[in-house]
Amino acid sequence: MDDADQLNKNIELSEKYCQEKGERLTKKRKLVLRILLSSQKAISAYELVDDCKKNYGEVISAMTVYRALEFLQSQGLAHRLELANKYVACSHIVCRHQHKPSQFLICNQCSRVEEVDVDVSMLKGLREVTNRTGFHLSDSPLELSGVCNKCI
Amino acid sequence: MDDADQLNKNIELSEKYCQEKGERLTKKRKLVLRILLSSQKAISAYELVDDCKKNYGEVISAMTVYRALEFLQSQGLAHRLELANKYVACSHIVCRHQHKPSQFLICNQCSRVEEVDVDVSMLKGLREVTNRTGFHLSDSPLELSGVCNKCI
DNA sequence: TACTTTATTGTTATGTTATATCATAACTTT
DNA sequence: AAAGTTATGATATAACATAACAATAAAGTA
Repeated sequence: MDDADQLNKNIELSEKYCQEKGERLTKKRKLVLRILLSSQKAISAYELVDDCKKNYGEVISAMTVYRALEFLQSQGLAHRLELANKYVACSHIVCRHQHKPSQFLICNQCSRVEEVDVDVSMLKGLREVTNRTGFHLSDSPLELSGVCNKCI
Repeated sequence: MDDADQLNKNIELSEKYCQEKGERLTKKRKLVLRILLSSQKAISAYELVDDCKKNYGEVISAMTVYRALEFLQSQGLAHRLELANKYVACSHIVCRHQHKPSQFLICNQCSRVEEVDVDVSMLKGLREVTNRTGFHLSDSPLELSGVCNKCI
């Protein structure tokens, strides 16, 4: 299966997934998702606006992109990376989110993102350390800043 | 030693610290540092602008605040929290940075920040996991989002 | 089908965070 | 004091994000 097939499959899956929950993956939302899925890196809301225009001839306002992103996040189809103020498609669409808690490794040079499973014992350790200090880690995934192989 | 004494001591130390390196902790920079040190939580650049005006009668432009923050960070006197887009004074001024690598716990309700020493073995584990994935963690401290005791 | 309700998108304005650029002021060094 | 360097002022603009209300499309119901 090549990349294009994989992309289409992921979109189909997402569509079905939304339908089952009575949610609507509208044309605009689907386009935003398609771009996120096609991107090899995290991209900003305004980059999405530009990309819609440039590669799909679709004019979508920033406002609409933000709304689409909000929807996609609410459905677990996309993530917001707070460290970078950028967005990525969820890498677990294909397995329908049957996966462990994940963390994001974000290349601070090229915005490439790797979504990896967290080692559960490590996560537990982190939680213990933070609880001792009077903090309770949120459920949102860890975001780790670094440099990827290609950029080193 | 009460809080005010501690504050003054930290500023004195910072001043001496800069002098030794041939750097200048100017009036403006000192004011920004003073406000950061006085704050119980992370604050934004624009909150610093307001605070200067309100509590010290000093008009400092956002530009100048950003420049002061840049300077303070370069001297290890302050940190930028990427997760929150806010700033904090370094909690290790008093020990002249003789400390282990640290991580930040950031309350996403009230912006309270705890700067804690990282468990070295855990950090090592994290590095191993990320290296395996082709990433190299940056030296900048981890930032962990959560909720503090007071906000729970 | 026509009507009502709800969800989505359009539009405009504004808020928030951050950097670029060029001029001026203040210190240092000689 | 003059020249060189560093810091700040002033203004503009980029980049990221939300608020508010109008218009339209879709879904539900009589």
